[in-house]
Order: sequence, then structure tokens, then C-alpha cells
Amino acid sequence: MPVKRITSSDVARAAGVSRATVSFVLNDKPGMRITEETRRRVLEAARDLDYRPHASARSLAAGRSDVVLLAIPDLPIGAGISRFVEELATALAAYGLTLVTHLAAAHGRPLPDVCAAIDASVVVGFSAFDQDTVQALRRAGADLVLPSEDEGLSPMRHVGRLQAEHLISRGHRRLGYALPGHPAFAPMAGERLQGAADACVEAGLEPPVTLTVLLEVDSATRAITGWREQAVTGVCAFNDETAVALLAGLHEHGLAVPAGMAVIGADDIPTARLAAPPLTTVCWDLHDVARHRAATIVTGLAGAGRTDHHTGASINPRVIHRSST
Amino acid sequence: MPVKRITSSDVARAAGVSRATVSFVLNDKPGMRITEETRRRVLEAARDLDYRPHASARSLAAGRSDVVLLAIPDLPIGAGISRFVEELATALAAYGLTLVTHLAAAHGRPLPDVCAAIDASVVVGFSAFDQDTVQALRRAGADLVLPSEDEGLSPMRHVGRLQAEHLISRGHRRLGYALPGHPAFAPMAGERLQGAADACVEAGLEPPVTLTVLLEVDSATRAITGWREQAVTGVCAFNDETAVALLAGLHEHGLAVPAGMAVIGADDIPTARLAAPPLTTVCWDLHDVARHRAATIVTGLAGAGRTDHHTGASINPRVIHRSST
DNA sequence: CGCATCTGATTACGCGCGTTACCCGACAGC
DNA sequence: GCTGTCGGGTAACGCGCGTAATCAGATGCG
Repeated sequence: MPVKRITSSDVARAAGVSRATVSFVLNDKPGMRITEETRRRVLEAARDLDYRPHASARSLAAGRSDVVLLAIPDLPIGAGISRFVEELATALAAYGLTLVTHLAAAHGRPLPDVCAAIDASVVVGFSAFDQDTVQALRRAGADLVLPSEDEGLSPMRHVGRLQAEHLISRGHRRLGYALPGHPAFAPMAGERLQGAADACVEAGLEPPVTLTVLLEVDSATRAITGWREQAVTGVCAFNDETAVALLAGLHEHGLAVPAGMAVIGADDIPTARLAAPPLTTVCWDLHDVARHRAATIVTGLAGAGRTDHHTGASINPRVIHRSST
Repeated sequence: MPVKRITSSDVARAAGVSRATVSFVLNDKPGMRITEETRRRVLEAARDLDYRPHASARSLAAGRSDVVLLAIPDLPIGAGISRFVEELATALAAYGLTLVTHLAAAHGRPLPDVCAAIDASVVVGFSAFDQDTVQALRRAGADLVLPSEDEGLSPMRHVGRLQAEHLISRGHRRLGYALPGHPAFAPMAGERLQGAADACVEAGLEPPVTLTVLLEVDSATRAITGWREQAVTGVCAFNDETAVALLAGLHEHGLAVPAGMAVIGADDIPTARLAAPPLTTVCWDLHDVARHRAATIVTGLAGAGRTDHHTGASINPRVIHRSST
């Protein structure tokens, strides 16, 4: 049998007050005058009964829920993402918000449906949603949709920049960039590449020679041949998996790493240090990113849908130097 | 400004009927006699207005929500898991249920809180929850909590069994088993190990020599030394990441693979084929698993919390033979 | 014609909660 | 004594929806 739910009426009865009083106490309504004694009785009763307000009823009455929906794009995400989700969840929990995630599958139900189904008041993505989607989400009940056009992926440029700067500082003068094969990575890859290109230009070098590298040895060997023809000596890989594919390709070519060609990855996946040779890569502190995002959400929610200003959201990335560069 | 929500009253007005009729039509209430003409008008109006029932109001009135919460344990999960989540989400969507996930962080908010916050009617985990948690979840509003004690991890035995059987078929007579370092993997690892041990016993061999291998070269080399002392020639790794660590350790030892020692992984992560040598591993079809889980959920929900019978939930794993065995 | 039956829809209630408007007693000022 | 005022709390409404109870009209049947 469905366990009987504890309602605020139960708490009210147990505390010997009215339901309204319970609501005032538990929500800490300002401007309401409640005796310390009464407050104590209510809180005690709520604790004793393990009372949890019924979320649906609450958001129906209040007009907004405390649910934040994180839409994770349909791409082979690494373990790093789960760290980010955890951090974001705890940061939001500090504001009384609950984070749940949804993986956007190609054949799954549309995001607005999911948003409506759980009555989320905030929808957070990784890159900005297009205008139509934003509209649909708002009609589905979302008060706030992030990130907005202007923020979003821009921190990713730092990653590419740092990769390139590292290779340049190691003496490389002609760089390559390995784009991922998966199309869903395209926006993020574009940003990272842009950052790498910026670094090259600032150092007075040509932009990187970009080639696409799938997660197969063949693909990597072909790309490496291409780079060698252009006198490339160091390659920034979009991420560590792509970098591992490059290492396999270099092994196939019989080229020493980093003497024959240097490789730097991004994300610092667990197996990066286990590669042959151990992979130099770029990582960043997800803790800060998550806290910043949480703050953006909270202020945006308070500002009733207006996402006015926000600091640049630097992710403060850094190079982890191993043996592949 | 908060976009005005479309309510069922709006649909009713547009269709020229009462709100109750709208509800009957949209929920396909059996036993209700609605003219085909009326039904058409209602559906058309709902479509034109892009009406979505307010989830909170719906679940408040109906007493149950259509939300399924998937609790993902706090462990470094691979990309395989997201495939599973996607499959499960689409399978559930076919029944009108919405899947959202929550990563159980150590410092995050407790699962019952999350469950209550989104008013989930089903909570699904990877392994069975302990009795206290189940109780808390039910009081938090969950009608159904899965998996139950008896199902759950048992399919994982097949994986370990298949690993061992493969090595045995390749002529190995003394096997090792590499346990993961992360404590959260312990239950799953125990099951996989048990499967491997079963296979050994059935083949008339000793159970595998089990050692723990962290994701570091040092740890792997030490374990390999241990196995060599016990005349182990083939090792089942808990998962592919552990297997990659072993390959790094074998490289360090200067041992050929598989001549000096064979390694088989599990999960078939993207970089498995990129390892040196390409990693033999075990994978399984998440599609079937997800569909089976979805069916279990739906029948369990219909049965009002009674999870009576369920088929054995085989995950139908198979060996992907590459060069490490 | 009178009553039962069936059809196709409507009216009314309640889910649990937030919140506004209101009430009651105590006490001060004139 | 009458009127404010203020502290401490309560009655009552509505959020949007599902659904039980009800109703008006058409039809069947003696």
C-alpha cells in the first residue's frame, strides 16, 4: 500500500496550530509575527513526523518549482562531466534548488516535454539553445534558460589557447589541431580551436593546421601523414580520447613522442596518465565553474528571467605536463 | 515576463467544450463517451495552442507523477552508462514516463530529498537500495523502488563468467582477476569476480588470483609481479580502464601481450581499440537491458508497488576479440 | 403518454500548499 | 467608554487538473 503521506495539516495538528502557521514557519516568511515558542513547536513537529512538503502542491500554489534541469547533449561524455554535475548539484542545493539531469537522446522525448513533465523552473545547457528551443522551453514552464547566447562556450577558448601556448613554449613553430569526428562536438571544438588559433597569431605564427581525427588508428595515421607534409611538429587534440588515438597513430608511424611529434590533450581523463607515453593535457577546476554557474542561476531566478550581467566565467584551466610534449 | 501558460481551460474555450471534456479526451479515459467530432475539436485545439498539462497540477490531482528518477552512484562512470540512460529514457517515453537522472554525490542532498523535490513516483538504482533508504524513498512519495534485492547486479556475473571462459578457451589454466581500487565499484566487482570464479570451478580450475589494481602504472606492475609469482598467464580486469592500467604495467615489465600475459577487459570503452595492443573486452547490448528495465518499471507501477515476478534479466554479453588475448 | 435507458456532455469537489484578507484580544491615548 | 494600533494567529481562496456525480436530451418500450 502507498505509504500515507505526511501533509502540513498533520504537522499543524501535531503542533496545535493552524496550517497557515505551519506554512509561515517552514517557509520563514518575513513580516509574519510568530512567537518563538510556536515556531519551536512547529519545527519540532515537522521534524518528528519527517514532514516533506509535497513538491507538486507547493509549486502549483507558489507558481514555481525548485527544480533545475540540466540538459546534457548527446555526445560521448567523459567522467569529467559527472564531477561537474555533482559540483553544480551541491552548489545549487545550498540555495534550496534541486538539480536533475536529462540526456538528450536523438530518439528521446523533446526537451520541452521533459521540462514540462518535471515542472522545472530552470533549464541549463552546455551551450546556448537556439531561439526556438528557448521559446518552447519557456512555454513549457521554464522561468529561466541558460546559458544565454553571449556566455556559454567562451571559456572553452581558454583551453585551446593554453594547449597552443604550451606547445609554443616548448619550441614548436608549426602546430596542428585535431578535430573530433563526432558532429555533436563541433561547437565546443570550434571554440577550442579558435583559442588555439588566437594563441598562434599572437605568437606571430600561422594558425594550426586542422584535421579531423576519428577514434581509430587508421584515421590518426592519415592525419599524421598530413601534418608531417606541412611540417607540423606539435598537435593540440580536441580532447584526450582524440589524443590517445593520435598516440596510437604515431606508434604505428614509428615516430617517437614527443621528439617526432608532440601531442597535448584536454580533459585529463583517468587513462591519460596510462597512455604511452603519459599524456600531457589541460584540465580545469570544475568546482569553480559549478559554483559560478549556480550563482548565475540563483541571481537569474531572483531577477525573474532577466540575465543581465555576469562575470566572464573563467574556468581557470591549467596544463598538466607529462611526457607527450 | 513569464510567458502565459496554456491551461486546459484555454483548450476548452478554444474547442467550445467544458474543461472536463478536455481532460477526458486528452487522457483517453475509457468508459467515457465522446463524439468523434468533439474529440477531434479538442485534439486540434490542444495542438494549435501547444498545450502541455501542468505537471504539478496533474500529479497533485491524480496522486502520481510520470517521473522516473534514476539514481546514478558516485563512481567514475564511463560513456557506456549514458547509452544505457538514453535507451532507458526512450523505452520509458514509450509508456509516457519521463526519465531524469541524479548523481548521488557524497556531499549532495540525500536521495529522498531529490525524490520528493521532483515528486518522482519511481526511483531506479543500479544495485538494490538498503531497507532504510527504501523506506525513506517511499515516505518521500515514491510508489516503486527498483531494483529489488533479488534482481539487480546478478547480470554482472555473466560478464565475469564470459571473461574467464574466453581466457580458458585460449588455453590459460591459471587466471588472475584485477579488482578496481574505487570502493564504490565493490559490489559490482564482487559479482563479476564471482562469475569468473564460477567459470573456473566449472572448468576444473582454481578460482582466479585476485589483486587490486589502481589506475596507476606502479600499482599495475606490482600486481603483475604478484600474478607472475603464482604462475598466472591470463587476467580478467574488472573493466577496461583497469585493463589499460595493466597493459601499461605489462609494457613496463617488458612483457609481450598476450604471449607473456593475456588481458581481457569489460565495457568496451572507446579507447579500448586504441590501446597497445588493442584490448579484448566484453560488451553487451544496453538496448535490451534498458527495454527490460522499462518493462519492469511499467508492470511494477501498474501493480501498485508489487514487484512480483520478473524474468532473469539476462544482459546477453559477448566477447569482442582483439589482440590482448 | 409515462417511465426507463442510454448518450454525450457538464458541474462540482478535492488534491496540498502559499498567501491574502481578516479576526480577536491587549493595551494606549483622548 | 470609544477608537486606534499592534501582536499573534486563523479562515478562506485559488493554483490547474482528474474524476465522481449529475444532468439534459434523445430514444425505446409497454
